[in-house]
Amino acid sequence: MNKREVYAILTALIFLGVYVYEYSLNEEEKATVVSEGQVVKAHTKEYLLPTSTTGQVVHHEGYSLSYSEPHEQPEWVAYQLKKSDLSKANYKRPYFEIDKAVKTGAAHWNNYKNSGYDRGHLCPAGDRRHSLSAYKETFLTSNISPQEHTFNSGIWNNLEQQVRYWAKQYNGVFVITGGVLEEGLKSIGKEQVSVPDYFFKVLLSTQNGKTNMIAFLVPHKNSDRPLYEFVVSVDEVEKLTGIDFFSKLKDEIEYKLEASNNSSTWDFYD
DNA sequence: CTGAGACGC
DNA sequence: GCGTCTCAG
Repeated sequence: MNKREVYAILTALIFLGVYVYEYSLNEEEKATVVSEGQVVKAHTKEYLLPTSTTGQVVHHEGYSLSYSEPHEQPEWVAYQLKKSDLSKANYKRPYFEIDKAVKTGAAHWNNYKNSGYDRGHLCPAGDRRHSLSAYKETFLTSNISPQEHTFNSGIWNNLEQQVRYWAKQYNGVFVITGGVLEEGLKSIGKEQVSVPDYFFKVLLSTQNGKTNMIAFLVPHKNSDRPLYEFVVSVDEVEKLTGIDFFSKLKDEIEYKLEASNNSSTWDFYD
């Protein structure tokens, strides 16, 4: 068996696992899940967006972002991942385009060419396969960051798949992701696109009528360690990035949840 | 799934 | 620059 076949089988097993899980739910449990999803849906996009330290927030149909001109990439990308966003449609990858909505001028994809780094999606293309326009919209240079291929296709890919699993399990999650942008980072290309040393992901879901958060801080290096070892508090991500997450939630809820790094309410693959 | 690169028009 | 093809983690 060659490697391609191994990956194909692993991918098939993941889909099978999700299918079996959903099939195992009885009608009552399904109704509960739907009801939880409606709570998440009730939050408007604006309500859940983090603060911008750069002053340049751009809204697209499928996601919003805050662009950092000095680092030539977003400081965060935020979107709601609904169950209905996940489909099997297999679109052909388009070319990356400069995001014209970024007024200071988003980076050209040529900065990444022969740099040795991937054009790593922050709002993953795989999370936007519900329609061709939504899929293509993720191929904007305002939605990517330089990532090592082993990282992007390794642990970061694992995390993205874990998020898709949670989106199905909890009928939707709100996702905020980005690289930790700081001074002194290595850069690539003529426009000097920064290469982050860490990437973060902050998630919010509603389970059993309760709001839950979880945050990940992953060094920009592939790892075989399980994902739960990269769980941190939202506060820690805020401290590193200067971004304020979920500031419009009731203060007491925000304070309690963001200080916690208890991941027990999130069901991990491993 | 996540991506890159070569070649032809 | 776009389309098609091959390739790798």
